[in-house]
Formats: sequence, C-alpha cells, structure tokens
Amino acid sequence: MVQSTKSIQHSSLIYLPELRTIQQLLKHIETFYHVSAEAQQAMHAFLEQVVLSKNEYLVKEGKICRHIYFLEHGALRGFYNLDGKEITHWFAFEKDFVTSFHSFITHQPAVENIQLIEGSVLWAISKENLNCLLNEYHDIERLVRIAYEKYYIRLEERFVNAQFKSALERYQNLLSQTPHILERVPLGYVASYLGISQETLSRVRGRL
Amino acid sequence: MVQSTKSIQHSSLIYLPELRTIQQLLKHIETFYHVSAEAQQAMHAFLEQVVLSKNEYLVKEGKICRHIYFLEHGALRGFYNLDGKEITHWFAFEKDFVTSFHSFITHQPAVENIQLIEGSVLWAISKENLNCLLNEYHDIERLVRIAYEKYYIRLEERFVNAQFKSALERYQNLLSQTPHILERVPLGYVASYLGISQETLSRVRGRL
DNA sequence: TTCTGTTTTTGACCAATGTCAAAACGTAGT
DNA sequence: ACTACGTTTTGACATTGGTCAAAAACAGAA
Repeated sequence: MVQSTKSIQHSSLIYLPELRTIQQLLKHIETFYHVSAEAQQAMHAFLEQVVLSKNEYLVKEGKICRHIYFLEHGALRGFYNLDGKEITHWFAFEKDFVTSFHSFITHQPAVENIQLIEGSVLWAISKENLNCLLNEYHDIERLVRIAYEKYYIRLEERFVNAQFKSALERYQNLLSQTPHILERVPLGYVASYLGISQETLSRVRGRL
Repeated sequence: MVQSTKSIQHSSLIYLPELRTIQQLLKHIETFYHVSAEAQQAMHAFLEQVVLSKNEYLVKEGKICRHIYFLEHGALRGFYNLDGKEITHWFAFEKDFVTSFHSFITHQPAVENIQLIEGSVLWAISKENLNCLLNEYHDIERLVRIAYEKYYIRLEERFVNAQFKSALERYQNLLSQTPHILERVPLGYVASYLGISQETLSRVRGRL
C-alpha cells in the first residue's frame, strides 16, 4: 500500500484498515456506469481510507496534489487567497469526487487549499495507481470520462450563474438547487462561493 | 477553397467528399494523445465535412444537438437569450472542438445557439458514431477523456475570472491570454463574453 | 464621393454591490 | 448566569458598473 502520508504531509491522517469498505463508492459509481467485478476489485486494492477532522487541510496551496478523493461523508471547501482574502470557490459533500484538479492533471503546485468543514471520511487513489487502472480497464476509463461529463456540465452552470446573474438570483438559485449548502456551511463561506460580500448576502437574505 | 453558393440555407449542411482531408484534426489530437492508425482510420470514416458561411447557425436553441464538431478554420460563438438580450458565453477558433455540450450529453434541447462569426469549415461526428468509436477503441476513449481534462481546466479558469475579477482585470486577462479574440470578434460580443456591458468595455479600453 | 446602416464611444444618471466599523446574536466553557 | 469568542446583521458611505440616449467613427454599396 502506498504511503500517502508523505504527499499529504499531515501527521493526523488516520488509517482504519478494519473499517475499509468502499460499498458506498461502488454503489455511487454504479448509478452512472457499470464497471466489471474485476475492475471493482482492482479499484478496491488501490483505495486508501483517509480520515481527517474539522479545519484540517487535505491539500495546501504550493504543494502538488497527487491524489483524487471520494468523499464518503463530511464536507470540504476549496479556497484560494486573493489579496489577503480567502475565496471559497467550491464545496464538496457526500459522494463527491474531490481533488485540486489543475494540480492533479498538470503536476503543477496547487493554487488552492482544500480544507475540512466537517470531520470527514474519504477514499484516496494516487495518480499513478489511477493510471494503472485506466490502462488496464477500458471500463474505468469510460467511468472517468462520464464522470468528467457530469462535472463539466455542473461547472458550466455555475459559470453562467457567476457571470450573468445578480446577487439575489444567485442566492435564490442556491436555495432551490443546493439548499444543503446553507445548512452545513457558515454564511461567510457561502457569500464567497456566490461571489458576493458577506454583508450583501446578509441583506439579500433579509429581504426575502 | 470553398465555394459559397447561394444555395446555402441557414440550416443546410454541405458535404464535399472530394475535399475530405482531416490531416489538421489528426495532427492536432496527436499533440495531446497518440491514437493507433487503425483508430484514426475509423475516425476518418465517421467524419463529415461541414461548411457554413458567416452568420449561419450550427446549433439552434430548442433543437437537440447530436454532433460534436472540430473547427478546422473559422470562428464561432455560443450565445443564449436572457430577457431579450443575447449573452455570448464562448468563442471557438481553429482547432477547437465545439458542441452544445449539455444538449449533446443529455439529449435535451439546447439552451444555446451556435452561430458563425466567420465562414468556417468543420468536421462533424454524430453521437452514435462517436459511441461506436468509444466502444471499439480504448485509445479514443482516452483521447476524449484527456480532451475533457483540458476543457475542464480552461473552464475553471474562466469561472474564477468571471466570479472574482473586476471588469478591468477581465479585460487585461483577455488581452494577455487570448488577444486573437479582440482581432476577430466585434466588441459587442466581447463585452458580453466578459460579462460586462459594451459601454463599460469601451471605457475600460479608453483608460489604458 | 455620398448615403446608409452598423459599431463604438461619450455623457448623465442610477442601481447594485463593496467596504469599514459597530452592534447584535449564538454558543461553548466556566 | 457570565464571559469570551466567533458569526451574522446593520448603518453610512464609496465605488463599480449598468442603462439610455446621443454623437462619432467606420464600412460597404450606389
């Protein structure tokens, strides 16, 4: 098994071999593409459980992100620093795949941080091991391709929202599309996520 | 090279078998992944040339977009209508892959239009035929997967720009990253693309 | 050239949102 | 219940960018 403590550089990673069960992950991917039992086995062999607690970091800016993660339960945020302010640009919850994408793909240092909003359980696979799977199993390559399609469409929607909608519209969108965010994330982070100031968010909420 | 007869109607696709040469496409994809000669042959067999002239539409909102296109030369824009205004949200130029992505993937009617900014030559492949290729050739599946990664990263950058940068910063970004847009696209479209009004764009340009 | 239609710029004004500072609120710990 | 801390709201003001209308610049056709 790979020693991922090195790449993540946190003393607080906890491995719980006795709890290893990737059923939720397998069940989730089954909802968008069926991979062979053999490929599932292979995935299983490469996945490592990662447990972190609130406020810890999964990825730190400046470091190369060498893993992709499946979030079994918990909540994360991705943020980067822009003239002294933290800009939160995404959240992740149960059943999301998570990584610092640009860094993971290009091997460049990450420009963003990924931090735990709640204590979380994740499954990690390294880039090298993922590449093994992609080489060996056409159906895993397809699974990834289809996953990318979903994530691309999600990002496209957020882009249009960001560029062309008012603060009020963005908030209403959030309310109707992803209300769970409001229940689990401090408003300061939500404001940043919506691309507005916390004060404006507060006022928008006030007049509904 | 290409005629522009009066017989071209706004929705007409013109096929010119005698001009079929997908060398540029093959050369382009070679820059990010090598596919076998056999797979190249298969792609070749499925591609159809499409020639359209300025202001014609490649995709119209409300219709399902069933093809993905490679733009050999020319320029396109994607736009949708929002309370009476046309919002241009992307441009495509030589060597870009183009489709109404959400529609193509989900088989829903397109919400956007794709219109020609210049007379263009494209290569089209239908969703069914692409699926044949994806089933038959693991290396084409990989090619697509890698292409998605590039496009995802590109969109991520645009998203961050859109959500968190000022009009001036966005324009300066455009100048340094994609100056060719300014040389080939009317400023009205560019303003929309940057998410600002044409007047603001004009003023921003004025004070540089 | 002149005419005509389109694109771009300019000006006056206004609405939306940001900034800074202070107050109010909530919650955990004692 | 009280304190201390972090989060959220409120108020006053500044700034950005949008809107509308008109003027100027530009391009193509006659």
